[in-house]
Amino acid sequence: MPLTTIPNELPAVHTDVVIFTVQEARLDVLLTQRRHQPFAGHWSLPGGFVRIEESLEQAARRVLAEQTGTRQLYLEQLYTFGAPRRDLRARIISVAYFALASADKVGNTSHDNAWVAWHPAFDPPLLAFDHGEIVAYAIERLRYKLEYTAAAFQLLPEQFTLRELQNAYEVILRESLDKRNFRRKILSTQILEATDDYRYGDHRPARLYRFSHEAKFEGQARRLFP
Amino acid sequence: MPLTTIPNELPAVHTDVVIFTVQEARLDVLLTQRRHQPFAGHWSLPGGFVRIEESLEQAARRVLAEQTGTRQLYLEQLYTFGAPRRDLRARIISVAYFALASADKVGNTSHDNAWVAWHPAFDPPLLAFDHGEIVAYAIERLRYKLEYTAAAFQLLPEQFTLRELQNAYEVILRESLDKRNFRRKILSTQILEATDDYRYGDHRPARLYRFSHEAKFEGQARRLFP
DNA sequence: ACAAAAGTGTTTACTATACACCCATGG
DNA sequence: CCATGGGTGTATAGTAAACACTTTTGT
Repeated sequence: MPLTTIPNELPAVHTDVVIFTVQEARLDVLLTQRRHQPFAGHWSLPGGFVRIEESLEQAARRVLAEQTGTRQLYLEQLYTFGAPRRDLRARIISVAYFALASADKVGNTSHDNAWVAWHPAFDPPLLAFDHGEIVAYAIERLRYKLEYTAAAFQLLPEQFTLRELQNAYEVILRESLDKRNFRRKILSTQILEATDDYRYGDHRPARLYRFSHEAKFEGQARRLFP
Repeated sequence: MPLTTIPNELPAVHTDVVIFTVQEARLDVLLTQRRHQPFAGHWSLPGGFVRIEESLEQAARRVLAEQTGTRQLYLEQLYTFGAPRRDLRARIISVAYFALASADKVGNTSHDNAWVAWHPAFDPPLLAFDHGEIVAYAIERLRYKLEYTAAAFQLLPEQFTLRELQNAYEVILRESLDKRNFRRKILSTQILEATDDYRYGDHRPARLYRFSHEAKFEGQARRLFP
């Protein structure tokens, strides 16, 4: 890896962020509408170029803060997309990130800025560039993630009912789950702690839970093989 | 993502490949010795800059072919490392790849080229740049991979005995497995097919198996949660 | 004949799944 | 007092884990 071999022509490095939330029994993804060609008017992922002095994750967090006003959400690197012709104007490599947010943290961006809005993740509008592929891959990652960790609480507000958490799972996994088994299983992991508060509605109030920061979930997962 | 905002200063995009094999009851990683400063004499991962017209995976495969003479091995993207100071001379972002090879495919590289050799993956020499971190992350990925898929045969020759496969699992997971349970479990997945050949040695010959290309293993994994 | 590795089944413990009723509240 | 969602336990089935002996070959 001698430095002398740095190529003359360099690709640009971009980051795009797939932000999910769950609201009203739907998995949503946050999109921005493009103002310029190509794909003017099309929806696309929030993104921006990585600056020369910032890390990849810093770039993703900066983009999120600038374009959607969100901070302090769950963020992990998703995949790096680098097909030579994914952007026809120039060679642009995109380090995609994957974010989970509670709807209340980002819920008002479409009021502040008409160019940013939530869209149904399973049925998004036609997206610019290869962003459709990126969203599809992010959904796949999200579903895997829920199947071997208890990450769904990242999509909910600070406090939530077990029914809200179960709804998030059902919406993302697209199947209905047994209420008793779900509650037993999620409580047995000890990643949640009960609060003294209740959510009041039309019927019997539901106890609110929160994520327990002490508890470590990683490693509790039993292996599948061999 | 208007094109006009492409920054003046661009990072260089590199790829580094972590190639694993199992031989003589040891997990090995393929390293190249650096000839130039910085880290002259240190070992490092095979790598190279991504060319402007090639995809990321093409770049990784090219690097593998050029530096290690290997083709047609299992390759997947691992992670993109982009800390601003990971290379002190310039901003270099590395898209790391993860490869599995049978020792016989790559076994003679250290003869052809004194600058390339296998090293113990769990106890590698001091590595240049952040390559120690990259190897550690690749090991983690490898172990997860073996725990929920049956990928270990990618580390073995075309045909192999069940004992050799079990050894690969034991070496990577660092625990001993029950022979009967292992055989039952791996055969029940139907990813292997028995051949009519045997491996002859000092004792009773062992039947040789091969990976069954028809069989799809993905999706057979039972979920852990919820 | 014996040393060494290959190969094979069964029993037991545990985990996942299926399933139905009572409880608390608002209207 | 009734409609609605919240909250709880048990029995059964299926999967994982523990465990020991026979077979085959080379020396």
